[in-house]
Amino acid sequence: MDAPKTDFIREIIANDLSTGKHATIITRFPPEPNGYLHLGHARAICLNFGIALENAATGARCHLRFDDTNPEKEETEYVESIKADVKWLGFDWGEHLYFASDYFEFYYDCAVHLIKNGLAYVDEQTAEQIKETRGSLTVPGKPSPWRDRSVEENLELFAKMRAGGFEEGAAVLRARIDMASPNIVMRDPVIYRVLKATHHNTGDAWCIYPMYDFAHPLEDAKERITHSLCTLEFEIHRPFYDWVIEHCPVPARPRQIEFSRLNFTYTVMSKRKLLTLVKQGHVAGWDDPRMPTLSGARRRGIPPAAIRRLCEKTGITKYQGVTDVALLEFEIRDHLNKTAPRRMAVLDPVKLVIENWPERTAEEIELVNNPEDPAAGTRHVSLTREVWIERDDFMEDPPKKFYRLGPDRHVRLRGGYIVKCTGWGKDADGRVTEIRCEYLPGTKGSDAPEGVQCRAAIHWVSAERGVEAEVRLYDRLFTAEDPDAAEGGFVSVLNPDSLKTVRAWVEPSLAGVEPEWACQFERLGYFVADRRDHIPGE
RNA sequence: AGCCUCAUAGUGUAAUGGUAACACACCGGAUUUUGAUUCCGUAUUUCUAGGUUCGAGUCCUAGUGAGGCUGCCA
Repeated sequence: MDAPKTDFIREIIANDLSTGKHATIITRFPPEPNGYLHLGHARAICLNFGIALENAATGARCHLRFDDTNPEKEETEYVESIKADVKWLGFDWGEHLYFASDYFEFYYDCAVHLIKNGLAYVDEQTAEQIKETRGSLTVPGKPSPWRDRSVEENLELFAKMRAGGFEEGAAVLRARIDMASPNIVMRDPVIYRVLKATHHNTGDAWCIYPMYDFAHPLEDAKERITHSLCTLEFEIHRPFYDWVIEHCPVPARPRQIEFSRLNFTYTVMSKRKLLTLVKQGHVAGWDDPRMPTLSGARRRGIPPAAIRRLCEKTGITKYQGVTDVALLEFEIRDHLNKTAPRRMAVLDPVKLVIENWPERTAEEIELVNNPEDPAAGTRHVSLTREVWIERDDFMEDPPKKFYRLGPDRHVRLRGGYIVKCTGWGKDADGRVTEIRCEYLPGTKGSDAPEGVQCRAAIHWVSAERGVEAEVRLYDRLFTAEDPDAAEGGFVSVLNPDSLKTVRAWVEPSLAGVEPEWACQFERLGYFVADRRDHIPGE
């Protein structure tokens, strides 16, 4: 529809295709299964899968790969949720589902290759010593006493590591590069460590595991990824990425390109902090509708198309900014406005009695399900003598810009007749208990008669035919624009009103609705987003 | 402090070296049987200083500001 938006990454790709550097494009989305996917991941997902889709004519594709090289942090529960979330967002990896842990033998062979070429050595310093001798931002590092071992000795020791001959921390394999490099990543980075933990995929087959910096370029090369797209914090690691590709026997030469993360105002997006919210019970779980996770968004009723559109609009750059959530909220409203069926509900009810309406008589009123979409059809609701309306749709002493009910004022019962307020009752505390009115016959489906001012249409639910239901209203989880910067920590700025449960009166058609189903609440309108609309096949 | 990266309305982005623009937000108005939607309109922008050029948001130099990097995490 819109003009295809491009960015520096897509430009590089278009160029690589036109110069013949690559015949097709292969990208990958490589999450570590140590938590649920969140809104921030949406950018990487849309970018990688989007590029594959855009270049489908050349046979392009995008792999889903679980980057599971640390057995201590990863769980199967997370791999399942990640798969579900990527699908929900609308993307398909087809046959291309991989695990970094499936290539453990390959990384091992590459490490042996490095050792044989004098480019890696077994270091028996303690973690402490390694840290100290790495130097600092301004001070160059010092070589390890084990740096110049013979190839034979290194080979033997590395085999011993694999065989379980070293305890955790007793030995690591290091790349032999440059302890004086201004880039600390290049000061003989550790590429293998001993971890006697059970891996979710490989069980106890291994007790040594490759580090991300070593494994990732090899994973990419193994899968013949052409463009390895990642976030800015890996920029400093690129020289080592290239070093690994240069010095290992790899079948392809992928290129790493970095882009900025997606951040939102009022939103905490670090997995560790989200896990804290779950563990401390501030939310019901990773998929609580208030969570910024993709599964939370799904339960909240956020259409995946809105998230995709947001990603398209915010684009890809290297500038690390914070996107105003208002941009996301607009896309949600925009999409829901065109697709969500409308229903009437009264959250804080007060009774309205239509005094000139006959007792025990109901009229079936036809309402359109979505004024933006005639194909959505219509439904019927019953109008009776007594209906519930929203308490704040009536004011005893209305100010100038108030268009709803007040003494002698007219308002339309949405989809039905215009009524005129004729009186009201109050209890001892001065609280309005009931409002009385008269309806104007003949005003259903037609404009207000001459001389009658009626500018608003309010929600109503028949007191006899309506249904009382529990409705949950969700609001922002945090009150601070930047929860991370809050003085008492992000937990101190949690919004106590982020979840409100109210007894509301709703149309009978909403009777079976699960409490989690979302209501987009506008001043006088409710969008009801049916979860089933957003989960294909569910 | 050393290295790497970035800098365009309040926010996110766009502009073969050639009149700075779009979306959101904001404010004002019109329409409206959702105070929604829709439609019009107002206001606000190239970090600073030099340089190259007929002409610089774009190229060069310096400065400033922001982010990242001293895990046996990814």
